[in-house]
Amino acid sequence: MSKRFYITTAIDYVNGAPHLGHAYEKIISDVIARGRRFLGEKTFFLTGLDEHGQKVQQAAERDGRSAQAYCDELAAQWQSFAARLDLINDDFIRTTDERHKEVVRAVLNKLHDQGDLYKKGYKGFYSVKEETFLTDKDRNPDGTWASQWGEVVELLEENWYFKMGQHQQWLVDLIEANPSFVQPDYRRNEVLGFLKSETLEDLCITRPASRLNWGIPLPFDPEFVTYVWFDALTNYITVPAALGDPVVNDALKGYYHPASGIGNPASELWPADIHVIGKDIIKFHAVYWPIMLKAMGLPLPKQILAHGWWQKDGAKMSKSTGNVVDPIAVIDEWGVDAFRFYVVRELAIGPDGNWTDGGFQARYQSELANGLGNLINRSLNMLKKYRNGVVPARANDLEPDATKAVANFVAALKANELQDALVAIWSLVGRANQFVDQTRPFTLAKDPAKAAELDAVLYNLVESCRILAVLLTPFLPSSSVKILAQLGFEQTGSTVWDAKWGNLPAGHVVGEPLPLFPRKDQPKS
RNA sequence: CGCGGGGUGGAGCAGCCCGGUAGCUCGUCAGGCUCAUAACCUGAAGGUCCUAGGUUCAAAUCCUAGCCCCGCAACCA
Repeated sequence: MSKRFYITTAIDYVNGAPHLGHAYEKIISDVIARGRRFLGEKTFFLTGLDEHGQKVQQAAERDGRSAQAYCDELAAQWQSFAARLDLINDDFIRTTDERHKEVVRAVLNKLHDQGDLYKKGYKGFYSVKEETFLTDKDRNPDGTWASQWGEVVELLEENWYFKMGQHQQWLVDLIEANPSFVQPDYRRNEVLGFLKSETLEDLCITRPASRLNWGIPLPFDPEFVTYVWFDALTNYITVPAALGDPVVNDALKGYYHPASGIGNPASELWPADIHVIGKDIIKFHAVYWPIMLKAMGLPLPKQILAHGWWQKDGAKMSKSTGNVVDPIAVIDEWGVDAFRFYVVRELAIGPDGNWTDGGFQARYQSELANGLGNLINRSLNMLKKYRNGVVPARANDLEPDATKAVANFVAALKANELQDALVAIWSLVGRANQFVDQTRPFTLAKDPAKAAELDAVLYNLVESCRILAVLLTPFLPSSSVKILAQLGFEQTGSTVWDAKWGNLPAGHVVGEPLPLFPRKDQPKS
């Protein structure tokens, strides 16, 4: 009934610096969350960190610190990163949180009791250097091991496995019956192709504690720690469980005891509405995760939404070549809204994108500064100059254009077509700028007989600006508030109902116009 | 025979699934305007739609062969 719209990002591996890809995923998730809120839904937006594993363990050892202390420091950086992106995440999950570990243990215990887990020995060739088992694919043509693997030893290792194979057909049927479950469509087809051509093997879900100690020990066999799957993926139900979500708590009954929150409507989260992820981890989310949930007795998320990668100047971004985009540097120079705008406007959710500094600046200049910013500025200036900043009586010449833009915007937002939603907004920007030319308010102002005409033009313009500001709420939240402030409204948290034509009252006095997106012209040489 | 993505006016893309006047943004050029962040508006120029075959009344769009570019793992979203 009152379930909140629950959206997640993938959790990021803590042992690395936040980069453009992380920023992108978080921003599109944030825009979707803000968009739903804008449309009147209650939302819950979760992002967070994956903190266990070998790399963290090793890095902490190198630093001579505890893994937890190491993670705590990095987690602080990630959280401030999220803040710099202007995210409205309701929570921030860390897999080292006690609340997370409790849920993981509950899940493992339940599956163990159900007989979904079993222990099995695996004998194989193991690279000490890379700490991984090798397969025949890793051999040189002559049968020897490549030098990159260092010393290779034959090793017998036991581990716990999760039974997956029996669910394969169920999953195929499910994905075929629910086209929106994996999006975009071409990703869905990839998953189906994989599921139909390969036999699912059971999933190895542990590492021996002797080899990897920075993890969550199996509650029923402490010689092992959980390996990524039942640690990282479960984060999506951890927070709901801890908040007292009835669905998750019911499924874990007997294994998990939440402190409080059950019965509070605000805790109704599961199933998630959207998991936003990168295209590289589709298999985990569209294959492993649904099967894990099925075994837990939980409903599946409504949608896995996979986005593409960013390139820089047509090439893969990599630290070694140095062609990386530092989101924080861009935000420092251009502002967070300009950054949010570019990544959402440049690219639909799905395909790969290409970041170019020139493209960024071009969009900033033409769409934000010359388009939107200048429209607000010229409209307010004219109202100030010709009418002392007092809004005249309502006029409706642009109402059809505005109404259409709002309708297109809402439709796009509901479909998670964020790029198209921005296009809809800018169609009204273009129309309003054209309207100025067609009606020539600056000419009307010279003729006292045309006062009523001028009034009408000014109302149309200022009301269009107000609606634009409202629509920008999910995308450029702080700019939206700034525009409204210039329009004389102390208004935050605008919703779609504020975008109704005519809500601007006659007699209202607007504020001071100030450039929102100052042009940054290259110095002419 | 590794897999995948792609090759469309100067740049970046859409169109291709479901064949039928090649569209968008930026840039360029010309004109208009002057309220505004040297911004805005209007118009124009500019394309062998990678190549060669094929199917078809008709192909950027379907088929075949080939060429070229870009990714393919640990920072990886």
